[in-house]
Amino acid sequence: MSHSEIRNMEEFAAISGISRPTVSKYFHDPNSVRKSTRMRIEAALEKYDYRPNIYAMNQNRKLTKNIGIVVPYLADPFFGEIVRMIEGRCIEAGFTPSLFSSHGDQAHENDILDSLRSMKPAGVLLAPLGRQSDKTAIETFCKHVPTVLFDSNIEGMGEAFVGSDNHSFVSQTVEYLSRTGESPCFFEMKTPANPNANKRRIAYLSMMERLGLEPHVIKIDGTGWGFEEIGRQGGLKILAEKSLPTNTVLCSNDRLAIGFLAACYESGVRVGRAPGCELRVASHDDHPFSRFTCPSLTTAAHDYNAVSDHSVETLFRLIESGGRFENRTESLFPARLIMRESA
Amino acid sequence: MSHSEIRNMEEFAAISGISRPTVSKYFHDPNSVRKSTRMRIEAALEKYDYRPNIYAMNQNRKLTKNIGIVVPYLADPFFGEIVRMIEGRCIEAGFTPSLFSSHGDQAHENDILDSLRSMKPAGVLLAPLGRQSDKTAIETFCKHVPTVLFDSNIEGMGEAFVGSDNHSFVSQTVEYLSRTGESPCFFEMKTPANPNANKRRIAYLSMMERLGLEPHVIKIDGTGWGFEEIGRQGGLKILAEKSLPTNTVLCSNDRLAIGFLAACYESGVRVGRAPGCELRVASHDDHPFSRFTCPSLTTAAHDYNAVSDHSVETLFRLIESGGRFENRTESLFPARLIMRESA
DNA sequence: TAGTAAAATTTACGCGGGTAAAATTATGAT
DNA sequence: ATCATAATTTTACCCGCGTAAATTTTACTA
Repeated sequence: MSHSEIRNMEEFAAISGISRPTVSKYFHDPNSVRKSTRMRIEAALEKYDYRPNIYAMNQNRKLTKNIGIVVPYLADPFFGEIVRMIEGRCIEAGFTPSLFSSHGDQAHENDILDSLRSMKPAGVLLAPLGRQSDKTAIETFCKHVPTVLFDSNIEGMGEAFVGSDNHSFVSQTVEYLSRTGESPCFFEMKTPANPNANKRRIAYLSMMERLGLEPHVIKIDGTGWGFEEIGRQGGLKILAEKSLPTNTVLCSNDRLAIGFLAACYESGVRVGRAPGCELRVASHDDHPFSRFTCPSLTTAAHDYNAVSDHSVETLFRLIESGGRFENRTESLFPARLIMRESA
Repeated sequence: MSHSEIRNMEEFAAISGISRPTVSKYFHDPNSVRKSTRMRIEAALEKYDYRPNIYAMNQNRKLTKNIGIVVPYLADPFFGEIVRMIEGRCIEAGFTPSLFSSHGDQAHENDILDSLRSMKPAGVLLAPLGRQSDKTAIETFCKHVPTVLFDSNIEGMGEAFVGSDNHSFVSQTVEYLSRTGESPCFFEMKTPANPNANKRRIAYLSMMERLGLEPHVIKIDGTGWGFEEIGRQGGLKILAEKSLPTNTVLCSNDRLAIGFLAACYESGVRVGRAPGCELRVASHDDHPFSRFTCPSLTTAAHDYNAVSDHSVETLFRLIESGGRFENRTESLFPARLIMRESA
């Protein structure tokens, strides 16, 4: 039975027959006290379910054991997966992750950075909105809080960036598609939310040039983070116009592709590499749902594990280095081509 | 230029020429101080970007302005959407939401409840794992923290439950399907993660009985939260066996249906209500992706807005009532049938 | 313009724990 | 057993803010 009359560390220390500061040390690192002391404290913990007041603990700490994790859009399961991995690593290392989603909104992102600052986190893993981000706000934030950017790079901000190598993504898909059929046209949003999109377009163009093929970029309308619907509308329009320059479409990302595939289905266009199909569709990201599209989506996969692991490790190194690196590093991980039925 | 030499509220108060407790009042509620005072403080805030230490603020507060939000599985965009709405409402009301995902793991759920307790939140909105939840842990938690359960009910726990009326979901789909074609069989996991699944099966059985139709429940193998893959594997098996009792399949939830549709596509089974289709498929939830399946999925939609609004409002009432209600209430919102192409 | 209630501000004290420096205890070689 | 040294524990003081009670100011009535 737990007699929870214990109100504070003072009382708990008294009951376990140890001075409060020693108990305090114990809670910061159980191995920093003598074994006999540790055992007495742990015996007392069994009887009285005391836990230190985290607010009092953090009040005087220059920096806490918290780690902030910020993603741009949590309704995208891609980020759900990343978050799960990152949270796990942080907890293993004895940190307390706090999760935030900007929900695709600049003002919200800024608010998050604001409350994050008052949280005095040991460090922050920030996947910014990208084009919609308030660069000044992010820059200011990074000056005050040790920050590692991930997923979406903003030139010069944060102490490091960890993400995927967009060129690796696109070169693999373009090479594969060109080798096995007509060369691909590139399907993307006119005003992409994210700098990765620009890098992918550039990679497409340079890859096509290298292969001596004529590039075709199809830019569709739409703003915001509802990529599937944007891809669907764009797809419906293009299919109705029959304006596709080739029978192979390479989408900038899987969410657009999911919408585009829906448009194909609605328009009665058979997609796939099987005989009898009119169109091949491929994409990038290996979105959690891409294996369940109809047909299943050929795509270039992020190395989820490598990106999350390396982000977290980089942040830990940053924290140990006192919050600053000599010079900003960018770590890019290559893609892995996932061949499925759509191309 | 912001001269951020300000270290604490004392210094900030001195510089703005006001006593510290008055400044404290201001930060608690800007309208609680005289207008002239408020303007002086805000003028000072412009010059010196001081922000109160949240840890010191919360240390002495009996209950903070924090609200905990816990969902079972954040890689499911359904919860991403819900979270977005709930967070918005909390911020509007001047609370600070803290988001947690159990990631489908009991130990993780318990850890979250643990750190949530030491956070002294004003209240918690908890969507439990369901069958996998540690009932004892949740019960203990609810005794200490004002909690409203949502999405997934656990009998008697929390001060209230807000969710969807499973009977409304299933009765509408069953009625529609039976009226427009063959009566549906019910497709579900053998050991569902979530109590809603059981309620849906029961609703299916009772509805079929009421309509004088013979019920068929198909139970497929698989555990965990990868519902799409479970639905796909189950679908492939059943389609290979050709053991479907009717040409109409009603899936327990959209994520299973997404997998089932993928299995149909792979097996060459044409799905839809259009002529020439062999199979009709419908489901429940109106998952964010259900409009992008091929064919688009006929489903019963949650009233996302009503559920999130009412959850939050219930929690606010609970907080104002001092954390306890006279008796536990359960609020269930009806579904809206969304007719798309799959059935 | 005085008088008074209401609002705002200040005084004074406490909260729960961090942490440097002092005091104590354990370790181990002589 | 002794003494030096390292490892632990305790002493003592501080942090940054909340808040009840006392005081002052403001607003309003007569």
